[in-house]
Amino acid sequence: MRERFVIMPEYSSLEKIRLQKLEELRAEGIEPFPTRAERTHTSAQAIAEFESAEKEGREVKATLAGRIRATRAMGKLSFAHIEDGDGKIQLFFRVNEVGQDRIDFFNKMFDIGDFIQVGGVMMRTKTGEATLLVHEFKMLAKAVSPLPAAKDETLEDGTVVRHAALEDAEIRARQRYADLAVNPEVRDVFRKRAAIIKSLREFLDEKGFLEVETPILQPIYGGAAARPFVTHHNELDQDMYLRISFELYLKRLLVGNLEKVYEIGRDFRNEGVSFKHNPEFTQLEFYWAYADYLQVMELTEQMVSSVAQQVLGTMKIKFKDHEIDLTPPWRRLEMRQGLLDVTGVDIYAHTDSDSLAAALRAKGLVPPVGVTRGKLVDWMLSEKLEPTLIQPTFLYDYPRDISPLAKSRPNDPLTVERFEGYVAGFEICNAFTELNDPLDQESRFLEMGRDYTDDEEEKHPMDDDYLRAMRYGMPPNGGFGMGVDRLVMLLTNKHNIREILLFPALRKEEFNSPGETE
RNA sequence: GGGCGCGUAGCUCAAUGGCAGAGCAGUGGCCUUUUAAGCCAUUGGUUGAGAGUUCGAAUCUCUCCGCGCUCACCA
Repeated sequence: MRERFVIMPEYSSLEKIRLQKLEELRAEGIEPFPTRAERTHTSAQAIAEFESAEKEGREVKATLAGRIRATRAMGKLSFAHIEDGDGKIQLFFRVNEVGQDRIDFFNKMFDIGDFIQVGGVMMRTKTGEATLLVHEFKMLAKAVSPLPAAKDETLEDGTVVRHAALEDAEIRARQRYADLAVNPEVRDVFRKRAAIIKSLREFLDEKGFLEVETPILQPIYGGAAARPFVTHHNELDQDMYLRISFELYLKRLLVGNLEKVYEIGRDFRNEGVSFKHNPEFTQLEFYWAYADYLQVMELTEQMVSSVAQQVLGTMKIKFKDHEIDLTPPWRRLEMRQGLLDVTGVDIYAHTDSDSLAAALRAKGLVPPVGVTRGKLVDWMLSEKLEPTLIQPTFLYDYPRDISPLAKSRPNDPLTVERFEGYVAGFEICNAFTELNDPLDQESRFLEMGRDYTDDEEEKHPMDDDYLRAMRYGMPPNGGFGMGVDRLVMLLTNKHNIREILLFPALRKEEFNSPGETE
C-alpha cells in the first residue's frame, strides 16, 4: 500500500478565483498578507464605548480587526459583519465616505473568511444596530480556501438559527481550525475547558498543594492497569514508556517530605478509542500526606462543586436529560451495599470467583466466565450499578484484588479504603488511602504479575525503584486521580470526549491510489 | 478487532435502477439602511476509491478508505 498525505491535490474552482484575486491585489501594489495590523478596539469595546458616548452625543472613532463572516452588497452601499475575539460587529461601507471605487474594490476583492482592518466612526443604523461606518479599510489576510461559512438568522423572538453550519463530525474534528472559525459555541467550550483547569489549579494551590512535573517518558510504567505506548531512546539505547499515570512518581515525592503535591498533565494509554476514551487524556492527581480517603472525599466534593460554581456560576448542572446537583455533601454508598441493592448478591458472602459467579447466575444474571472475583465485581459495578448513579455519589470500599496500590481496611484484608466518584452514570475520579507498606506493596506487585501472565503489556511491572523509595518510609496519605476530560464533558454538557479535545486522535489522512491495495 | 450505519457541489441537503438537483457560497448585472438582504442571469460533480451485475448504477453486489453508533477492550 502506498501511503501519502493528502495535500490538496488541486485547487477548487472557488480557490482558483481567490488566488486570482491575490494576484490582482499584488498587481495593484497591495500586499494581501501585510506584516502589521492596527486595532484600537475590539468589537465589544467599540459597541460598549459607543453606547455610553451616544447619550452624551460624543463621537467614537475606532479601528477594528477581524474576520469577515457575512457581506451584503447593495451598489452604493455595502454591509458586512466581522467577527473578532469578542464577538461580531456590523460594518457599513457607503459611497459618501469611501467613494464608489472603494465600494467596488471591497465587493470584488474581499470574501467571507478574509481578515480585514477597518477604521471609522461608530453609528446606529435605521434598524438600531450599533455599526462601524467605515472610512478606510485594509486587507489583513486573504483566505484562499472558502470557510465553510454558516449564516445566522435571527428570528422574531431573538433566537438565532444557523443555516448550513459545518456539522460533519469528521471535518469538525480533523479541521478543528475551521470548526472553531465558523462555530463560535465551539470556542466557548474550549474557553470553559481552560477555565475549569485554571479553577482546579487555583483550588489546590489555595489548599497548599505544590504543583509538580514528573516524567512523561518513563523506563517503567505503572500506577494503573493499562497498555502503554512504547518508544525508544537512541543514545541510552533503551525502551521508554509514555506514562499511563503519575501515581508512582508523585508518591515518591511524599517520601521526599513534600507533603501535598499535585500534577495536571497528559496520560497515554494504548487502548480503544471511544466516546469517553482518547489515547492521550488529561489527568489530575494529588497526594496528601497524613490524610485518608475520607478526607480526600470531602476535598473532592468541595473541589468539583467550587469549580462548577466558579466556571458556571452554579452547582446545579444539566447533563443530557439529567438535572444534577453538585452541592456538597455527596451521597456516600458502600460498594457492597450498592451492589447488593442492584443485584441482590452480597459480595462479602462470596469470597471466590466460582461462588460469586454462581450466586449471580442464581439471580438470573449473566456474568462473564473464567474471570477473577475482582473482575466479576467490576462487571457488577459497571453493568448494574454505575448507570444508576446519576446524582454525585461516592462509592467506597473496594475489593483488594482490583486495587493493588490501595491500603486495606484495618481488620479487613479483603477490602481496601478506596472510593470512586460517579456523576451522571460515569466515573469521574478514583481515590484511596494509599498503600505505604513496602513489603505489602512488593507482594501486591507479585500478585498482579501473576494475574496477567497471559498479557505481558497489561500487567503491573515490578518497580524496584519505587519499592526502594517506600522502604525509606512513606507517610500515610490519601491519593486522588480524576479524568479532567470527563469533568469537562460533565460541566459543558458534551457527550463525546471528541467535543472537548481540540485535536482528538484520528486515523492518519491517507488514501490508496487507484488499483493499489495491500 | 466484531456488528450496524453513513459518505452526493465549498457548506447544508434532495434524487431508491431511467437526463445528478436545490438553498447558501461563488461569478456577471440592478439596487444609498441591509442583516439567511432582494431581484435577474450563471459557473460549479470521477456521487469517497476500485471492481462487478444491468440495456442503463448515486441507487444493487463485492473489496478497500474514512467517519459515526455500538460491543469488546478500558481503574
